[in-house]
Amino acid sequence: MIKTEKQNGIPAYRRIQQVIQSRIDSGELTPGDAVESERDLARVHGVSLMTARHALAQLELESVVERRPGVGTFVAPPRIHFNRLVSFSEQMAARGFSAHSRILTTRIVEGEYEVTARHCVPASTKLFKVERVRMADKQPFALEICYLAMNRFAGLSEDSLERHSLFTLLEQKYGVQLAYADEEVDATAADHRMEELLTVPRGAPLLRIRQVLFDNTGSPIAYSLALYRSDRHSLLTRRYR
Amino acid sequence: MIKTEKQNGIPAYRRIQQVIQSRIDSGELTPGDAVESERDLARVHGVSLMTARHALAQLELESVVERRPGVGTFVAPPRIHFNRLVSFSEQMAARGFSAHSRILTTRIVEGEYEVTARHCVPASTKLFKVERVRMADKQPFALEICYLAMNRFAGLSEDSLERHSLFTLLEQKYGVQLAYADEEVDATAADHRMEELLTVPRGAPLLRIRQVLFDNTGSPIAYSLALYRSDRHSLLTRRYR
DNA sequence: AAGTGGTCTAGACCACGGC
DNA sequence: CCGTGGTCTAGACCACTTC
Repeated sequence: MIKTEKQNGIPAYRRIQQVIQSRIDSGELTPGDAVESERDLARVHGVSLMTARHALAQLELESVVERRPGVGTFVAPPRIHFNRLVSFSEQMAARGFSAHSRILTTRIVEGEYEVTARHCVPASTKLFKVERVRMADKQPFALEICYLAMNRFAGLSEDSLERHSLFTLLEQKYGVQLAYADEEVDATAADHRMEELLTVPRGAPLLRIRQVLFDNTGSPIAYSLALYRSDRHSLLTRRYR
Repeated sequence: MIKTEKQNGIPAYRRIQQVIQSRIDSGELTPGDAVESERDLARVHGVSLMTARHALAQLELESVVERRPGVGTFVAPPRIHFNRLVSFSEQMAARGFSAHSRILTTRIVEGEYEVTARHCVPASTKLFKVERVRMADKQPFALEICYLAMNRFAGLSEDSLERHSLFTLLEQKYGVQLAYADEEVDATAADHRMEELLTVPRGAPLLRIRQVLFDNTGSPIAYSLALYRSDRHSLLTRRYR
């Protein structure tokens, strides 16, 4: 090979990719716009066709771009993310509600069998247990009971939870990379305590969501059980054949 | 190029891919086993390195194979499909229950506003409406009301539904390629009719799932509203950050 | 006919892992 | 050290779409 001007370790195809990506991000290119052809990219960036091609292939893989044989390569419409894991605060913000929480109790527990089992930890593990009423626009929205392993999240306090969302704490203070959550959903009837906390009539149907949160290594991070007022919340999901 | 023995239109990299895939399917290769290296594949199949590489890259993309730089390429563990769209029959079979349905009514309706709206069709569209009680092991499990556009599914009858699952009918008789379904889930309380049909106590909490089925072109195919006995069913989903 | 993406070659050098 | 995957070249032919 003759030369490559700068060899700062980052592959040529990635550089080309980034150039195109940034032009999309900046709004210079919008969905439907044509991207330079493989040959143009190869010429402009001084690389071989295969390399330019690799860049476009990669972008297509990421759904950034669509390729139509015999026609060209075009900026893809922004893809909508289904089954996205969002925090309560994010959920409310998306709907235009103000969100906050009222902490009922925080305790350290151990031996709650159902919880440790779902958490995939020994039954003797000490867990930080928080009960919160989730409020949307000052109205009670859900009752949530959340468990976190003490050994992993030392220093967690009622105080820190008052001031930050759990997701923010996990991601920023503890450097957890949240990856996914498994949820089990069913319906239940409000008992006396829930009637009061959620201000619903006796026996009102509630949407119950049990959630196990996992980080990017596949380790369980937290378990939560939430009871949603069914008149104020429904869950959306997409399933694929 | 010197020659390629058979040029039956199918690309070399696909052929190589298929060879490897079939060896996995047959059980000759199991998860963790090493796949031939790029160089071996190139030599054996008489193609260039880039082509052999393409085959492996494609298999990696499909999560069939994992590549570890400096080490080799290995058969990936079978991936579990989350948020999978399955029919009631398939769901029950997976749990080891026998499933069948009792058809309550079949009618042709039009102008049910909520339904046509979710179905994304004009309010005047004639819809085939079926009410069924879903049974698992002879016990009532759910009440389902399903709507299908008459113009698209002419010839649909109570009789055909008695004998086949709706998914089977759509996929086999009507050649529909089911792609995904959007579901909205909440909780409701059993009314008098549901109490009888589902044999649950007065006001029992039920899991309500409204589902819109889409084909591979993104067109809505069917809308259904199902009420599940919450003591017998819960819904599982995975969400991604 | 000109341009596009899709496939393919026959080499090359690199970084990395395991022995 | 050798083999692996990762990157890359400088060409080539094909099928396809658009004009």
